[in-house]
Amino acid sequence: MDDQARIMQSIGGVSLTGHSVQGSMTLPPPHGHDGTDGDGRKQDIGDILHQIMTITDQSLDEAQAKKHGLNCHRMKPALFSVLCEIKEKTGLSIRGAQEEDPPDPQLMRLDNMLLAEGVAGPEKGGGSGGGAAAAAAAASGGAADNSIEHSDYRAKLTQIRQIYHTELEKYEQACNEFTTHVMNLLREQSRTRPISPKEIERMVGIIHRKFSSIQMQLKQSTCEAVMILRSRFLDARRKRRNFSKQATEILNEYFYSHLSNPYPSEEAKEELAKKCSITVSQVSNWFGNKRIRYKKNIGKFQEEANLYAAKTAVNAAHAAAAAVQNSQANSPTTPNSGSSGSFNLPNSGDMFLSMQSLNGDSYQGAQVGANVQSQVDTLRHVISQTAGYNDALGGNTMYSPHGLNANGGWQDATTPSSVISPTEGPGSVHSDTSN
DNA sequence: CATCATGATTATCG
DNA sequence: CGATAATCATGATG
Repeated sequence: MDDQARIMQSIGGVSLTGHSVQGSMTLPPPHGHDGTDGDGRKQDIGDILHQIMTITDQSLDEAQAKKHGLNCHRMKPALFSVLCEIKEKTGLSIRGAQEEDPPDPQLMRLDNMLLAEGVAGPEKGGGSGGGAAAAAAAASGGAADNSIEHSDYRAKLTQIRQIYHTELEKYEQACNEFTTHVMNLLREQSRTRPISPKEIERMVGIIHRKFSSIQMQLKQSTCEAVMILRSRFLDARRKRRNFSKQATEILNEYFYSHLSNPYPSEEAKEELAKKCSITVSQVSNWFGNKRIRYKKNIGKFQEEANLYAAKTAVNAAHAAAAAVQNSQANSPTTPNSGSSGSFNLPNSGDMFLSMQSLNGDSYQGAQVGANVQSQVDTLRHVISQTAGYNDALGGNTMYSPHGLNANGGWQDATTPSSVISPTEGPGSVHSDTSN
């Protein structure tokens, strides 16, 4: 054992000389005989060389034993720290500059976007309402194309999110595994070569950076996928599909039965949206389009107006049947129910006049609550129809827009008269129609 | 393929 | 922010 230690010391000395740090480290000479002649030195060198040459002949156990001896040598920690220091000095100067890695703005951008798209962050379980709507639509037999598209979009988004999360997890796990593996390896190697804890730390940092760059790629491609999906969805939306017959029916019904004030409230819109299995904004679109197009060319809508007026009137009649039927069913004297506003058509004032003449009544600006008035409209139409008015009159016939004012816009009944109840209040209608 | 119907988008306004 | 008006783009129709 003594022999071994001696050899190790010699080797250590050699390696140190190689590093030219002799000045800083005063290692005791291998053998005690300092000022001896060259003979003893030669002897030593020969001895060492011999040892080295025969080192391959030694058994593995022997080598392990020597290694152990080396590890346990009292000078080992000092040597180790010195070597680490040197490494530190030579290595750090090279790569010290590129260490700084401030939060990448692009990465932040990606993160924010993923968060905004609902890919990252908590599961957004808001699908229940839409799902229910879609289910209802399917049940009611509606086409519900938009709902389907919407849920399709959500499903795809969910898919993307799942992939993203699993990938992210995978990366994280791999990163951790790799980090611990490298750390163990380095720790292991630190027994045979100078590796300071700082170096390990730095290595871990490098690994993390590598992995986070991979993560950024993942995030980027996820973002791209979402963007593609989104654009496709928007395209799909742009590729309009006509609403189902049923939906237009419902919308028209509402429109013509509220012709005097075709501005559904938010709740009404929701209701309609649910009934038609379309979105609220689609309802808004529809009403926007309908209003403008109706106003632009009322003549074109007469038929439709009559149709739906009759339809809703039939419904209303069920509710308010008796009173109306008794007094008015057969009389074409349509009470002019009082427009809540006058209607100035851009190009069809004649229609207004014709309406007046047809109704055999003069126009009066009596103000009636809009809702009541819509009922009146309805009733008036059914009356007109039952009275035998038809399209033969050349299009510019009976359904005149009451709610339109002189500026070409619909107006609420300016001062909602005492009758505000939306539920048609048969009495008021009756009184109104009874002329 | 021309034309109209119609849902969606955009610009603008109050 | 919602309404309007104009416009786009596609679907339906003949």
